[in-house]
Amino acid sequence: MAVTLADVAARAGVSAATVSRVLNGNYPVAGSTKTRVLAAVEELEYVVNGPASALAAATSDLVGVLVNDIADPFFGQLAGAVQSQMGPGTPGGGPRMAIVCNTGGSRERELTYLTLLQRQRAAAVILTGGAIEDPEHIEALSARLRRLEAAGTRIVLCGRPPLPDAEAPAITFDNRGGAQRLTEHMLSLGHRAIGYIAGPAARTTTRHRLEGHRAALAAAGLGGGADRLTVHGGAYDRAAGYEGTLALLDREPGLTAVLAANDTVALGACAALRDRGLRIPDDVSVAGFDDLPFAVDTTPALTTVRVPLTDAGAHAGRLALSPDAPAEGVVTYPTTLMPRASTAPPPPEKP
Amino acid sequence: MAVTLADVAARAGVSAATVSRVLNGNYPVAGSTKTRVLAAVEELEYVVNGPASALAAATSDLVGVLVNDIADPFFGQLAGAVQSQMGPGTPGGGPRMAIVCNTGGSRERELTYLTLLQRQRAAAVILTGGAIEDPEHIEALSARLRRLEAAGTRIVLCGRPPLPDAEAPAITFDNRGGAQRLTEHMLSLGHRAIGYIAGPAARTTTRHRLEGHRAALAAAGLGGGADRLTVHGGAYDRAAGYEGTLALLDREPGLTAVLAANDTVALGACAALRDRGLRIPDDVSVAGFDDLPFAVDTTPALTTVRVPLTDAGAHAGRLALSPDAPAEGVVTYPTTLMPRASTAPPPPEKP
DNA sequence: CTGTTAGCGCTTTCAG
DNA sequence: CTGAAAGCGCTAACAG
Repeated sequence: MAVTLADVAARAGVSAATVSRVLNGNYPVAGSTKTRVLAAVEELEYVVNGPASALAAATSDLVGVLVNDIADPFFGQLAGAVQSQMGPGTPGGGPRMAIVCNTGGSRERELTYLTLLQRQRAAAVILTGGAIEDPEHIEALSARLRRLEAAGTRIVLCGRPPLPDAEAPAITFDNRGGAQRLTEHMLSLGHRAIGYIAGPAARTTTRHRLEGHRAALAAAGLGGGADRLTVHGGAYDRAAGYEGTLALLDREPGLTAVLAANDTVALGACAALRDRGLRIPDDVSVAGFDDLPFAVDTTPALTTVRVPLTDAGAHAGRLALSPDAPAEGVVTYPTTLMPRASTAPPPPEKP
Repeated sequence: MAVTLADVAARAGVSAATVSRVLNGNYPVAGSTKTRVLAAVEELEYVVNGPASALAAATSDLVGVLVNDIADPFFGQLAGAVQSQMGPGTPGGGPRMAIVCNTGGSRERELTYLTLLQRQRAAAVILTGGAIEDPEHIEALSARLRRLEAAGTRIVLCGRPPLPDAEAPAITFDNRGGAQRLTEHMLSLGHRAIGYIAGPAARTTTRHRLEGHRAALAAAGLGGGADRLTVHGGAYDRAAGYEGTLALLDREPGLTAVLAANDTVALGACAALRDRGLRIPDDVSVAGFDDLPFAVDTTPALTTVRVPLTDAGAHAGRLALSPDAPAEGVVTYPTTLMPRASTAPPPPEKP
């Protein structure tokens, strides 16, 4: 049916082995032979049979990228950056293909995808974004990853802390520090009643950002009743911000600032404040996290914390491909406070 | 090394063929045998070797999804919707895996990815988003697609018109109608000096939206000098909107409305207007296209045209998987005008 | 319903 | 530097 290596070999008047060697370029072949083979490939429009070579060589050129939500630009940027490292002419030789898998934040699907990737004999797997902090899930995950590793798949963590057992390099973001600096910024503006809309529970990202926030509060001697002004959104979406803000407002009508788990959540927070007739930042200041592209374009422009997604994603891609990359270790990318117009000093106390 | 079918067979005391049959469930097997096999699979933690079965069966469970820009939520939503159809328990049997390929709008990469997918013997390939209108590229693309088809890969087009030669079902959006209704909306508000920031040149989406816009203008007897108020952005990004708006303003200071190629471009347009000290919609109205999630959260909320990305993506996924889906034909999804606060009647003429 | 027998198309020693 | 031969792990007739 389709044209095979043997067809090319016949056409070029050489053996199949030689064609294979030319195509893989991992073995010396005479220049003239090479030219002849390449010509035959061209003429026959030969395309390698990936499964066949994966089977014979016991490795594939597929790289799995697990994301929590592909429709979220946070992951889109990360995934794009990973892919930028995979074209032809990239570390580790031939063109790799990234398989972007959308877990939707579901533990089960995370595990399922890992099995599916093992089944494809993926060359590497990159797990991105905050990890779920349930011990049971961590155990199940580690087990799957250990099996993948045993099968020769490289594991890279990007945006999440290293795992207890599995040996894999991790790229993390300084979420804690970023959150802390953001809260310090709010405090220095004079805010005292600062609401916090945290991300989904039991996620590393959620916890780290919250810890940074609390650390800043505690350092300012405001640690006491802080929990009263913290709500947990169910997801990293607009609805969480909207509803969280309404809840905070009910709880503390004197609220002067809202810090959101991320930029998308902040958008929802802004909408809720407006619906309540509050002006930003005159009445209430708002800040997000991540500095997604749209943050600079909101009105007022959103104060947030920049997370170097592109750098980190590309780095993860390189770690996944380079055969000689470290098999372990944590690299932490810094985060940067981006003060913009959505935060300002609180309004003067009403008499 | 890894545990194979034969190991499972030995453990269960049956032949490899039987294990295969149990696993694929496409052949009658006695209940007791099945239980025994499944137990062995469990105990040995057996994971099918994808490449091996793809080779033997001459088909794989990989589905390629080509997108122009994975970091753009437009494609993120589309890709997410496609993937939603691929989990276990979806049309066409076993769990498929989507390979999301980021072409970045490059012709060459589009072609390269197609070859890579052919090499993986992908079960299907879904091409999403506007197509490039260069005849030479269309020819090259058709040729690649014909080869893929010949190799048994299903082709599905989503968000782009059918191709001349290749036989593939297409799902399109009524971009023309949406754009026309949007411009009619602006005209009915009283606008006459309407700037248009078109998308990248030589893209079907760009052309269709522009055609709709012009049709509305022409119907209102304003067709004449319309081109003067149309600029082409280099990409579907914020910068295109920002720079395009400044260019339009220079060209026509009396501009009262800006229509952007999509919502992201509209964001840039808003920023430019604000930087020029113009209020939205009091001085200038702005509208986008696509109705991405953030559109409702901008200030003022963005008037736009809703494109049913989720429905279309899921539909494309189903077409790609169902063996009995039509091999040809065009389904057009309607688009809906979403009038919001960013558009209003033009300001009264200055005396 | 189950086992046997051939390959699928490629890579890779091992000889030359 | 090149060819021959032996699988990689699985599926798919074909018998039983």
